[in-house]
Amino acid sequence: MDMDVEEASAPKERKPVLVILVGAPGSGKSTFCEEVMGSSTRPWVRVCQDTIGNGKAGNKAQCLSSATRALKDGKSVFIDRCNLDREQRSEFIKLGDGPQIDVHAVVLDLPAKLCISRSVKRTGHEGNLQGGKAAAVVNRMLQHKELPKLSEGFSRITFCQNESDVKNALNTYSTLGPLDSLQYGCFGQKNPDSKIQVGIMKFLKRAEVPVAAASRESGIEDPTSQTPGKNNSCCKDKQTFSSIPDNDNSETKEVENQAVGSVGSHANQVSLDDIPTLAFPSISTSDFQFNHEKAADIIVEKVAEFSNKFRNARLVLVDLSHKSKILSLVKAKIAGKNIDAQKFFTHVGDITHLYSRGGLRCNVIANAANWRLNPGGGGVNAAIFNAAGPELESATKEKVQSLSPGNAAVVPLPSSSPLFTREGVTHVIHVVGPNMNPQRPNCLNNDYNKGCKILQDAYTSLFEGFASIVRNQTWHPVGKSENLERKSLELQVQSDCSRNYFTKTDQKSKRDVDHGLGKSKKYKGTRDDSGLTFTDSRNENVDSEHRTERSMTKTWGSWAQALHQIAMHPEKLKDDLLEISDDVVVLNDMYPKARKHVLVLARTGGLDCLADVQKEHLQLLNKMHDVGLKWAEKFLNENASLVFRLGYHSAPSMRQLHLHVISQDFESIHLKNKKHWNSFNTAFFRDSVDVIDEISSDGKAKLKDDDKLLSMELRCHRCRSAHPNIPRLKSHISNCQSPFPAHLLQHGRLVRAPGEPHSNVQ
DNA sequence: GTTCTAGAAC
DNA sequence: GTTCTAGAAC
Repeated sequence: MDMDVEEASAPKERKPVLVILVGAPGSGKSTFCEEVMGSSTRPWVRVCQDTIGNGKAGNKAQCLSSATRALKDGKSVFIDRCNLDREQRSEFIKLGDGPQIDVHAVVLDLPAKLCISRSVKRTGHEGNLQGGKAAAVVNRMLQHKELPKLSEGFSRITFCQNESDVKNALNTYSTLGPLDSLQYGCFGQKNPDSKIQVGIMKFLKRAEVPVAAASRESGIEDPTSQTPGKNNSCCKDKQTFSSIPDNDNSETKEVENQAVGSVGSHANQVSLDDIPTLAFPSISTSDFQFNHEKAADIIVEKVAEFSNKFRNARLVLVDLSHKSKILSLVKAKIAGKNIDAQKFFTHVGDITHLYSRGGLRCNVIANAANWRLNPGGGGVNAAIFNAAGPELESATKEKVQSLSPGNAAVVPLPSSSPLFTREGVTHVIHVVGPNMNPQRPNCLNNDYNKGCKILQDAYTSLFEGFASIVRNQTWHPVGKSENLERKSLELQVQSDCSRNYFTKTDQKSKRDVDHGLGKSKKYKGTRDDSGLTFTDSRNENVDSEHRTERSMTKTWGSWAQALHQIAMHPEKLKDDLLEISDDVVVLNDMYPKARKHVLVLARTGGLDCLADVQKEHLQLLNKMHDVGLKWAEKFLNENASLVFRLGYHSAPSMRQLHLHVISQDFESIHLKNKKHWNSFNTAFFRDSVDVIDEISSDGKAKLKDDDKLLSMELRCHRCRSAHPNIPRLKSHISNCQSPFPAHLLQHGRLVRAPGEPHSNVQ
């Protein structure tokens, strides 16, 4: 590599790397750091919790601030602590927010026995973990480990499962010069499939809550958890460990798999997608027999043209085999070009299994299509249509019937497609390239003048199609620092509001719509004097985005906007919604507080909460109630033992009037605190039937929005017995068979299946 | 709305 | 020592 030439023309950025080491005590983390630091030409700082307090053990905050300082100074950083679970890693990952820092994980996933024997033998270890207790600690830690995933926010993960892997990783980092950067992706993981599958299901929030997490939450006491253990303070991770027998490696593995299955409690923390990524096969070089050398030139030319235009997106050329001629040609030709290795790289793997088998998240894949855009033929086209299911075929047909060579068509992939659920692919771009195969239509008979032109056009269309996807998911793509955009991301809004394939910037943009003017606070407390001013326009079903800034009822935090966004633009999330009509949208509550919990969302602009509802909305309230009933009845058909209640929160946390349709089992890990319980089981919850009565008689609904209601003692909603805390309450309600209080049995406040007890009480 | 975490309660 | 809550931050 000719550094001088490159630096002269376009100097590379000095990009610090934040390497989060992941490994049990004895896995060799400190040794790894020392060896790299001993031979690297890059400035490194090792942040070690065991020594950070003037040579003694410190805390996580000290590590974070020390790492922050070092990164600011442009130094690369090793985080030398166990980091075996996602939560422990997450704050360190955040340090890398922004494009200037690459966050890597190096996983020292060595056999438990090896770690233990090293831990037991050593003396003078910084973390004071040595001798006999080490075995128990290491074993316990390994049982709870969660291997890192790219979705946590890493740009590169290197898995080392034996000494030779470690050696390779050492070499990689030791030779990483100050101006170099490493390829993105997962490296070295031997059998990722099963775990990644769990990971992506969580990622897409399709997975059910694992039993382990649910039972823990239910408050049922687990006698095994009471074992009084020896407490060891090794723990950088501040855990305590009980003494457990020495497991051999195979047992450890089994437990580990269970542990991976039980990270459900973290499902809500699952981070977002990686950088928007287009994976594309080489166009025309397979069945269309285009000359590889010429094709490689064109790929390199077009990649060079486009890759640097992307601020935060990457292109990946994919082929099935390491022996791929086109991959080698492109790799060879790209070497002399000034192309950021993170914005373009090659990948060997099946384009339909990039995430599940390769750990490479690509939200967009290109298909080397035929002009009819049908699934026929072989190769990539057949593979993609096959993997994507009939959804892709119908989505394609809706969009475009045929495509001539040199063109591309972007097709959003329905969320029911296996490629979406399994691989996280949100769009397929069909591309038709030039054909040099006389057996296929439109053969150019070796006319490479035309052929090259068409192939260039094909890549241009492809990359522009990809750019348009990135642009559409990013409302303000230009002139805004990625750093700011990423920092402003809120996971919560993400999970409340949207499908997880949205880019980080997407969320920011959504909030910008509501908060871009930054005015909400100005209107705080002006309800009385200006409420009337806007009354007239409140029930317009259009463009509330600026006007409702002035919602007179209260100010809404940035996290409270998700439902409003959905009500205004349901089409953006249509695959995740249960029903859309002109007046309402029905969706599953993102954090259901019972086995069935859906929201019927009004679509009227400016109607933020019950306080906003007036007589003119009566028809809407009736409609919402009817739709809610319809869904309750649907659920009752599936499970007649459920009981439903329909109602509104007196003071909702989320903006945009929504009716809760919630089953009365309250069996949910998301029901976690007093406020959750009391918001559904005190007068704070206003039954839809009562609200409708009040609006029709008084023109307004009674609000019981006193905070005291939400902090009331916890009482069973059936027998009214009091309980000291949420776990005990949940344990009680899981068994309580008492009839519901008389009040609820009247006026149709409870909705039950016909034939169930009390179902006809009015 | 959720997450995080200090410190109260047990 | 562990569990649980409550308040702040987002």
